[in-house]
Amino acid sequence: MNRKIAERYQRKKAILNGALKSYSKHGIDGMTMDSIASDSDFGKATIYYYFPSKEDIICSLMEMGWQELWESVEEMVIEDIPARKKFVKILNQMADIVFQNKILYEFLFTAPRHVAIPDNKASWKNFQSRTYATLQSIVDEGMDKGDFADIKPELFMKAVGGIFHGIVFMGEQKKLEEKDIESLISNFIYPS
Amino acid sequence: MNRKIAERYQRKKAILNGALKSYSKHGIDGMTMDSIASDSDFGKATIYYYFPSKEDIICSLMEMGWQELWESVEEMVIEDIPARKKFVKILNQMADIVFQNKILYEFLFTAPRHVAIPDNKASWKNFQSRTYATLQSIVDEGMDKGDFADIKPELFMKAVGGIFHGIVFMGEQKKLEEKDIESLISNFIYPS
DNA sequence: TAAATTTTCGACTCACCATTCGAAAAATAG
DNA sequence: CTATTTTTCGAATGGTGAGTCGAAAATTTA
Repeated sequence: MNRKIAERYQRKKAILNGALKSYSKHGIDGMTMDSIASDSDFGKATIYYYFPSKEDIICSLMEMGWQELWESVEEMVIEDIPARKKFVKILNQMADIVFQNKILYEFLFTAPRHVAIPDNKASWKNFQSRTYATLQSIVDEGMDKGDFADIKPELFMKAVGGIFHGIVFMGEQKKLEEKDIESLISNFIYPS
Repeated sequence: MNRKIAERYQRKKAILNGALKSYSKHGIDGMTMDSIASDSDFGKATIYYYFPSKEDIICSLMEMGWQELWESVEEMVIEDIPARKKFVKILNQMADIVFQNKILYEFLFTAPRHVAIPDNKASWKNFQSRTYATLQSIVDEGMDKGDFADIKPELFMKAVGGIFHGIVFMGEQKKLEEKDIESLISNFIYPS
């Protein structure tokens, strides 16, 4: 009776992987239900047996990614090190995670711009906002202590978002080099 | 005989404005040909009399925006002032232009992620790449002289792109304040 | 093993949207 | 004023893709 649940879970997982496969093969627009079906080796109607809608598949993927990201941040936030050091460390960590599943995270950063999900269904936003809020609070703390330049925090966070995005999805590189983050974040963020 | 040409031009312009209006009212997905037609007060088939396809409308809008941006950059690039100063000045200028027609530029930065235009039709890319290349060359020059931190230039440009995007589309602000760019760009970009 | 249940599926429906058609106004030319 | 050209239009067309249907196969239960 427990096995059945596990199997069902495995099949959902397989469908999600199929969706990702379809995404990486055909791009977000080519990720149709037919394509997901064939890429996950199920009939289309079977997909609907496991997920009520395409929207739900997308949400599941988003949640998967953001949850992982959040959990990695959560475990670091308690460490008792200086704010700026912690900030860089967490960004590094996040970058590592992204690199381990680049397709998922490319999807995660791309999808929201292409599909509108009603707020009440966007379950991943919990993890997303917790992640941002945590980073924000570290920045706030760092600013108090003069670790960062003194500018509007939201502006700062936007900039960091851009930088992170830039670093992570930069060209051909397979792995993010520590020094890239260091040279960027360190040089950019330290007050002049 | 000249009037007719001018009138035709005006009508194309009106359609383009209708498209923008439709975009701002219903978002990119709601910007259908029917909606463009009704927002520009023409019959749908009339739209096709002036533009061969929806793709062409999008291209025209993109080109309009990028051309304006490029021209503003072009006239500043010859000025004989230090690279870092020039860079900030140009970014300011670009931000001003964006603020004068926020809808167009929101469209300009949004559309490419939603619609795929074949390269040979993406006429605006000329202006776009010239603009980027120019900024890039200013950065390169500045780096030689130690005006900027010493990091990979592409990485740097990506970061700046993120920052610019962040600044320009930040929340509710009606106008970009000079000090915002200054505090961001200046503090961020100057080497520590 | 027979009934009940879970799982699977391709074909069908339905809505949406870009594009085309064919004809009618409106403007211009002779 | 008539013929020609230009401009306008709403109603079809055709393709695409999400979601549904009804039945069949596989599995579990008794």
